[in-house]
Formats: sequence, structure tokens, C-alpha cells
Amino acid sequence: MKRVRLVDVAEVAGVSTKTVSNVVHDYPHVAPELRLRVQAAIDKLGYRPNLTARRLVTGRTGMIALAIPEIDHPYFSELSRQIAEEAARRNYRVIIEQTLGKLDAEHAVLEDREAGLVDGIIFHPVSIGALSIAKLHHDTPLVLLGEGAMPATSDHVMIDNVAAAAEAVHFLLRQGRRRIAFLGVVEDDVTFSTDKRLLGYQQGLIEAGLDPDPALVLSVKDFSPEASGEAVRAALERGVSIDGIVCRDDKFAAGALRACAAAGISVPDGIAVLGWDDTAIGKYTTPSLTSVAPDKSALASTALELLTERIDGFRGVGRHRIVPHGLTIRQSTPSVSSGLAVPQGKPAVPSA
Amino acid sequence: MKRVRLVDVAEVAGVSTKTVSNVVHDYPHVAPELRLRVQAAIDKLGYRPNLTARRLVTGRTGMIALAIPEIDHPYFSELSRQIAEEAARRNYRVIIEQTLGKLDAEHAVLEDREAGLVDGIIFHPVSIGALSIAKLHHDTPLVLLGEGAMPATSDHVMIDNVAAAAEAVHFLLRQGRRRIAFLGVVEDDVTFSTDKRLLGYQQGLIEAGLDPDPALVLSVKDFSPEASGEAVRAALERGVSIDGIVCRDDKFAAGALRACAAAGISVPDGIAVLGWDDTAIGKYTTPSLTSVAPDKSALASTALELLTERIDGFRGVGRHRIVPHGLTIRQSTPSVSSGLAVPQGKPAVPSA
DNA sequence: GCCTCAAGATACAGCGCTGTAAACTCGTAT
DNA sequence: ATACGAGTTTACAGCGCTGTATCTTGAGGC
Repeated sequence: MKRVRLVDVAEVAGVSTKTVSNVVHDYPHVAPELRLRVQAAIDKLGYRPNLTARRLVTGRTGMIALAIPEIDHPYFSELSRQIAEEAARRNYRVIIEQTLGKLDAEHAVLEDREAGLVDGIIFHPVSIGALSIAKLHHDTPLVLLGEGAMPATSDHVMIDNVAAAAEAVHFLLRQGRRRIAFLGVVEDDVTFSTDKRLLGYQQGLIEAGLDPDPALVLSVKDFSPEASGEAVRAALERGVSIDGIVCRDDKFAAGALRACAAAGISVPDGIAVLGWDDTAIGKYTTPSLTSVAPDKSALASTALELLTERIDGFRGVGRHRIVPHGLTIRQSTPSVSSGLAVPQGKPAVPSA
Repeated sequence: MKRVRLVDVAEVAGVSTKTVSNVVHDYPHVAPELRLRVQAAIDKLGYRPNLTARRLVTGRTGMIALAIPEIDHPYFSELSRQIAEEAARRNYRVIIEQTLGKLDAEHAVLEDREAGLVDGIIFHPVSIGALSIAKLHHDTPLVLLGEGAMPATSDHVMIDNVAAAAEAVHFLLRQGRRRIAFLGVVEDDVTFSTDKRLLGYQQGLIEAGLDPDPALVLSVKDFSPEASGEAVRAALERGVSIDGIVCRDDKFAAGALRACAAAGISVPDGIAVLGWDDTAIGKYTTPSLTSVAPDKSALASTALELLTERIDGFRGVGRHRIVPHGLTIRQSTPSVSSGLAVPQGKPAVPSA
């Protein structure tokens, strides 16, 4: 069965193809009677426009690429959902490109690999540097996500990692914690997320008049929860005194919870643990996880706003947007009736 | 900056557009010297073929749609990853369509909404019935996933849910458990997954000469872990004796773990808990979760195999494929040195 | 030296649609 | 009665590419 085309409809309705096209697009200046006749023909034949053909002539594909390291990492799958929904709201389809953080895959994202396929790209880079991005990026509208490389030429959306980390520290300090560790610095880590969060952690301590203790910055072998748990175990074994841990992500926090349990230390009574990204992981750990919560919905809508502006012809220099973050409070930090959970007037994201 | 087209390259190289096209496609009968000249022009101009135009003429889009209920549900994000990778291997791109299990969204998936956009659809239906699928499905190649509606006319890939549930029961029985509950039947559930798993659960008990006790089939209000936990709590409060729980999914199992902990019951010593889908959730719960493990990789490759066969012209009736499953054994069931974990000679999927 | 034939290169149509500009149809103003 | 213009409808080109048919060329056979 061959696909029904515009001409087929036109023939049945006895009009020109353009009139059918006009009806399809709800062009206002079509006589009501004709519109009805054409619509009847469309329904009768079950006509559906061929989007590829439309795209060729309009130059718009109605699709955007979302390039992320891993589809099935909770943070990215949750973010993908927000982006997919926001995109759907704006009549865009999303095609997902998984880079696995590999350099060549990240290069491919920019090298017009999707030539003529997508109207724009939302890209969370990991390995690639700012210079390479600037150099490889052609003219497909691009919005960058995350704390990675950010050339001044491209649009960028992120949360204020430094402030968020400092707030997390303040949150624990307000509950009387004084020996707050940072988990963790990853060996051979090429990302900037950890740097920023570590910086904010130190800044938070200094703001409170405390002296950051290098022994409290825990180093982790790789990005697995096993490695982070091991780092906590080792620190405790070394006799490092700890009563709170700010983690660079929820996976690390999950590892920390395991290590504490194994060491017979109660969370949050003995050690308070604070995760990062507010992923679903935090709902399933025991105890459940308090976590820095990037406003993923704002992230998604801001990214799409910037991207669609570019698609619609905006040609200015790179814009950098900070979206809000909060703190989702669960059981891994002590509950307090006194102090507010979220400093600086930002609303806490409700726990799920 | 205008995009470089085939004609631009042809002009620079001093050849016809078709010759450039032939070079791009590695058509063998091109003189080496010419090939070099054309390639030089391509490189010099930075030419990238316009895929939309190519698609219009070839009729192939090189894209498939993956329609799933929720991108950020661990099972689906993990499955998506497998499918995306398998698709990439076969030079297809994946565009993800989120239905949220809603009927109208599921209808839209089939109604050639992607008309001319994708070469085929991989669809995990939830709400839509077999009849509607058969009726709405046009001629875009389609492969169905999951235990939902399955019209005989469409290809279908799934695991043997009944057998897997029976095996899960046998696994617990072999460890001496006798009061094994099923968690849970969801009120107003329109999916078939639960039915099959419940059936297998009962079958497993009967095969072992046990009489299924209706009191052990726990009913749950909705699909949240909170609701499943509540169901377990209520059962324990009613005084139902339980020493093992087979859950319809990992989320329910997570809820069950919480309820046991709250009731002061040790897992796995007091109650063994067995999840379903082997999602990442099971890595983060305490204790970690033993779970029925569909071979997601096989699921993905089988689905793509069937789909590409259809795309390549296969026109036969619907094929139904069963892919293997295993059991990922973690801490929520007792470790046994004696009995094999996985009955019927199927290999256990290694724990992550 | 001429014919044949295969390899190499090209011209051209057309995939299905939309934008542009031109054409046509009236009711109203002149 | 004629011109005008707002409102409708249409003809046609062309988006960038590839498939088909066709043409050109040069090597090899007689």
C-alpha cells in the first residue's frame, strides 16, 4: 500500500495541491466550503503529511539532539525526561545521543554528524575541552549543560555549584556538625563538577570561620559507589573524625551510607550524609538521602528557551544562565525544627 | 554561512554531482585520480551530506522510534540504553517517545504520527488493547515489547514471565521458605505483567505440591514503593505469616524492604525479598536486592533484529520471541552454597 | 585500422512538499 | 459601466539528493 500524498488528496478533492497544503496548515484564507471538501478527502484517504519532504523545503526538521553521557544514569534519565517533555510542549522531537563521555563520541556530536537532521543540539559534555567545542562547532544551534568546558561563544545552562556546596555545608553546620568531609575527589577526573563543589565546600567552611582540614577531603578511585564507600571506610579506619559528609553525587552518597552501616555508625546521628543531584537513588537508600537538588525542570526549560531562540535566528554571543537549586531533605541528615533547610531564600524542592 | 551542497563540491572538483555522490557512497567504479580530487574538494569545503534530502529520495530515514511509558523509570532507561546501543551498531538513530502509559499517547504512536519520520517503531504498550493496535497500526514496521496487548499480527518480544515467576518461587522454596507472598496485585491495573507473574507464582507453588494461600497475595493501591510497603505492613499487622516475598517489580521490593525494616524483621533472615527487572534500584537498597533479570541486551537485539527484518521487506505474520531471563542474586535472599540459584539451566546474570 | 564492450562519468527526472508570485473572483466605489 | 482591491486559488519552481538511462572513453580483439 503506497502512502497517500498531497496530490492524491488534491485530485480527490478537485483542487490544487497548494490548497490542500493550506488546509493542512490551517491557513486562514480558505473558503469554508472548500476547506470542508478537502478535509473530507484527507479523512477519506487517511492522508498524513510526509515530514521528511516538508523538512527538505522548510529547512526545519523539528528535532533536537540531546547528547548526554549515559541514558541510564538516574540524573541524566531524569533530566532527559524533563527535556523531552519541554521539547514536546514546543513541538520538537528529541533524538538521544549517548556519548559515554568518550572524546570521539563528543567530537562526533559537534561535527555536524547530525547534519540537516536536527535544528539544534543540547549537549552535556564531559571530556571535550572548551577550545575543541569552539573549534568544532559549526552553525547548528547549541546549548551546553553541566559544569564542563564552556567556551564563551556557546550558550550554557547550569546551577551555581559553588553556592550550592557552600549552602550544603551551612546546612550541616547549622545542625552542629563540625567535622564535615567532602566525598570525593576522583583521581584522573577530567570534569569540573568536582572542582566547583569542592571549592564551594571549602568556601562554606571558611565563611563560617572554620579552617578546612585537608584530611577531610576524601579521594575516590573511580565513580562507583563501591569506590566511594571504600574511601569512607579507609578514612574512618585512619581515625579521621567525621560527623558529616557532603558528596559530589548521589552514587557516592549511597556508597558512604553503606560504609557507615558497615562501620556500625548511625546515619544521620553519627554522620550526616548529603548527596547531590536529587536522583531517584536517594529514595531507595537506607536511610533515604538528603540531596542537593538542581531544578531539572528549570534546567530543561531554560535550555530549550535558549536553543529555540538560536534556532529562530538569535546570533549573539554565548549566554550563561544559572538556574535555581534547592535541597531535598530526607532521612540522611537530622531533622531540625529550628533552622531553615534551605539558605538564601531558595525554596526546598519537596521530597518524593 | 550557507551549508555546502553537493553541487558546490561538484563545481570545485569540476565533476558532476552524481560523481561526488558516488565518491561519498564509496561507489567502486570511480577512477582513483578523480576520487582523490573530489575528496579534496569535500574536505576543503567541509561538505556534509544533507540527510533529509537523502531520505526524501531513498525513502529511508535511518531512524527508529522507541515508545516507552517513562524515560526515567530505571527499567526503561536501562532498556533504552541497550536499544540505543544496538541501534547505533546497525546505523540507526533512536528517537524516544514518552507515552506515560496514557491511551491517547499510545494511539498517537501508532497513528503514523511519525509519518515518514522513522523506518520503524519499537513500542512498549501499557494501556492500549490488542484490537486497537491491530486496527490503528498502518504499515510502519512495528515490534512490541512487554507483556501488554499482543495482536497476532505484530512482532513481539518478551521474557517468559510465568516461568520466571515460578523459578523465583522455586528459588525461595529451595531455601526452605514456605510462606511465600506475592506483592502485589494493583487495583485497577490494566497491565498484563502482574497477571502473568502471579500465575507463575501460583504455578510454582503448585508444582512444589503447595497450596497457594490467597492471604499471601497482597494487594497494592498504586505502583509506588510507598503503597507496596503499606501493603506489606498491613499484611504483617493482620498477622499473616510470611517468610518470603516475590515482588512484581523492584520498586515494590524496595517498599517491602522498608516495611520489613520498620517492622523490625530482618531481610533475608526473617523474610527473603525478591524483586523483578534487575534495575539499578536493587544496587542501592539495604540490603541489596535479588531480582529476576530479563536479559535486556537480548531483548534489545532481538527487537532490532525483528524490526530491521520488517524494514528490509519481511511481510510474514507476527512473530513472538521469548528471550532469556536469569536471577541476579544479592543480599535480600539468603546465600546458599547448596542449591543452584537459577533453575532450568539458565545462566544467572552477574550482579553489578 | 576498425569494431566491440566494459568501465567511468554524466544528464535528468523526481522524491513530496511549500513559498512566491501571479491569476482569478467578486462586491463595492467611482 | 468600469476600476479597484480584498479575498481566494493556483501554477510553478525548487529544497538537496539519488536512481536510471545514457553517453563517453579507451583497451583489446580481429
